[in-house]
Amino acid sequence: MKQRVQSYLHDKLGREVVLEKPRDRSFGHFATPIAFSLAKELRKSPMVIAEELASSFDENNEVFSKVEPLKGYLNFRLSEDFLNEYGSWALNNPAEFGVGENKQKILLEFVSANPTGPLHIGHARGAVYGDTLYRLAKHLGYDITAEYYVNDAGNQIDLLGLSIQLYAQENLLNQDVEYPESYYRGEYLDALARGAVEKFGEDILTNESRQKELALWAKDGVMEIVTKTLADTNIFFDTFVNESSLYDDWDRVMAKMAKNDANAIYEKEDKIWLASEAKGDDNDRVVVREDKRPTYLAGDIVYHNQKFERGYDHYINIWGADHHGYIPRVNAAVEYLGYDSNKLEVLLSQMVSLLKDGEPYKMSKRAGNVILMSDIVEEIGADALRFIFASKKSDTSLEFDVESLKKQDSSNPIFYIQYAHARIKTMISKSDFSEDEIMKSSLKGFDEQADTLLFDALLLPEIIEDAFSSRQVQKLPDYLQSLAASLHKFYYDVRIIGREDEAKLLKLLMVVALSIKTGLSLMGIEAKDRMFKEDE
RNA sequence: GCGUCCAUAGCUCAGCUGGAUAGAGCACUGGUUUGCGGUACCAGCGGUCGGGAGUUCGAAUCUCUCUGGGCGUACCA
Repeated sequence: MKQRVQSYLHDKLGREVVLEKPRDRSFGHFATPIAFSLAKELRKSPMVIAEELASSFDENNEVFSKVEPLKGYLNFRLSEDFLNEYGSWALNNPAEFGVGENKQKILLEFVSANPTGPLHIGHARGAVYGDTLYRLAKHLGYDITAEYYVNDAGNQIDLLGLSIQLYAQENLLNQDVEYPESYYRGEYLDALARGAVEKFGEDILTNESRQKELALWAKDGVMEIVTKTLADTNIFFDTFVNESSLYDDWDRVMAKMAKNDANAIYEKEDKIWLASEAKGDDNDRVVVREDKRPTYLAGDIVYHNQKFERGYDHYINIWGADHHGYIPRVNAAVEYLGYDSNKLEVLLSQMVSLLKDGEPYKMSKRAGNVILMSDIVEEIGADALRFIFASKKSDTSLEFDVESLKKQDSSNPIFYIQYAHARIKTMISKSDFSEDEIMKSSLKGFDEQADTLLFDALLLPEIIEDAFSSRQVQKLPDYLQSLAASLHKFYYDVRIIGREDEAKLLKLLMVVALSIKTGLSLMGIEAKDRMFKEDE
């Protein structure tokens, strides 16, 4: 809608026009401060320019019913025909509403938690953020792939094997054991230990030389737990890439970098280094240790090389904020590999803290004392979890109270929005008009309030576009919340059933419902047609 | 120290590439239809946009600086 208005203005005025929301809705649907920016160039006051521009529009053009200058601003009111046509089209083509025509191929990598334990609440944020971006991109037409990078190599996998053994020795075999600082703990070890005995026999729990074997088996079990939790939250991946499968390619990738730039890789102190400092990193980085074991970075270099060789137009990685120092060295490697590091976009998701007894609860990745994502999903539901994480800027640390999301009233935003949708559905089912009859009426002849509601509901496509292109997914829940508020107020102010213009008002509400339903589905939340009280 | 993210109402946060009188929700106070679900609506209270300087017609927004926080600063992942 906005694009159409913008291109119309572009043709009309011969330049790009910035459209914004008017300060006061009674001014019109759109406004532009263009006269201010023209003032200098034309050496006239903004007010005069605005008046001249306004008078250059015809009384009856196809888009606007009114163009009005005010204090240097130019305010536009869309014509009834324009809104009616667009709204009716949306209702007739609900699956097309807000769908874009982007063709870019995007690879989106997110979560990528180590397969050494269940997801915790910190992972949940990146997971929700990534999946919401994914849904938005899909809707906008992008050819996007959701990928999970499984770190199934390196020390943490060895540690998984050791952790299971130690856990089992203490709890299953009743032995005295001493735990190293960094070992993993948690209930999930129990099931893994028992499963291992069943599969391999008891020797697997005590034989140190079988730790690796145990770990490689166990990580698949952990990944099952992880994908189950994600699926419970409506999050799914297209592809999984195992770190362990990449190392065979290391020599070729190293040679590739060396071929592109003779200085990219060098040997010093019996180690192999990446010359990342020359590409903006703080220091050069070790990629192969003295004992020939590659570092984590080596795996990531091979992985990124593989990503680029697979050929996408754009790459997005969602990482925890604690990895931000890692960006320069990966960018350096990408450039040495001969690719454009501008195509790689890293989005950071900041820490999450829950309130517990009034004290901030600090998260730690390795401690046994983590808050599990699956526990929160169980406690407040996937919808509420998704909503809270999608509704805050991902680059700000977030604090939230679990209790407030369990309430069944307007203080709980997800409930408030669902209720708006359910209200509309209830009204339509109560009306004597059939859906066909409602659809045949026109979205015209509304008063100010109804007109504004229609306009707001039709803004969804712009919100989707904006939310994705700015990577600020919280714009969608913000929008849905304010649309729901408008609906509730409208419902309160106007008694619809029994009115003379009942059919077209219901059609208007159908547009609102469509916007809410579409918006929620892009957040991975299903709109409800009915609400039930908790105690029912 | 260096890098990076952040600082807006008592609390949790919006505020789009600078634009009209800085907004929601919660909390608190007071109200509401002889009616479609009161699981709702309205009003009030509440702000030196962390401090300072600069850029310009115009700054919460951009730049610099100071202060205060989170995170990072590994041959861990």
